[in-house]
Amino acid sequence: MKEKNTFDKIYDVVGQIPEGKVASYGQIAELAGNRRWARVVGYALHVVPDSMHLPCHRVVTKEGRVSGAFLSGGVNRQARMLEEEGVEIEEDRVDMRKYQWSKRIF
DNA sequence: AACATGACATAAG
DNA sequence: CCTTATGCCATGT
Repeated sequence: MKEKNTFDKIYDVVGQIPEGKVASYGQIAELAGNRRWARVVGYALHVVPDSMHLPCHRVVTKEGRVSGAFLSGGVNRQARMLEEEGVEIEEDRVDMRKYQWSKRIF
């Protein structure tokens, strides 16, 4: 039996993000085991296979800002998807106080 | 094995 | 607000 690797944990956490909510990289990293894995989370989502169908569009930076290298063509694409799920976007940013998925409320 | 790169977070200046 | 430095994992060369 093999224990889950860091990436698997990250994928697991990301897959648990409910609809209409968003999670920050640091948040996922913390839930996955260590908050310093924020960078690993970014890389994990970068190489994530489509088969996982992870809601990567619900993952944003701590500022509620969508990463620039996310989708080709522009960030607007992602903000659009979040709005469809009920997340309000303002200046390409999300109101973390209201939409961040987590117990940890600002 | 070593080095460089990457969708971040935090601390310090 | 910005830059610089450090931390972590996996991958590519």
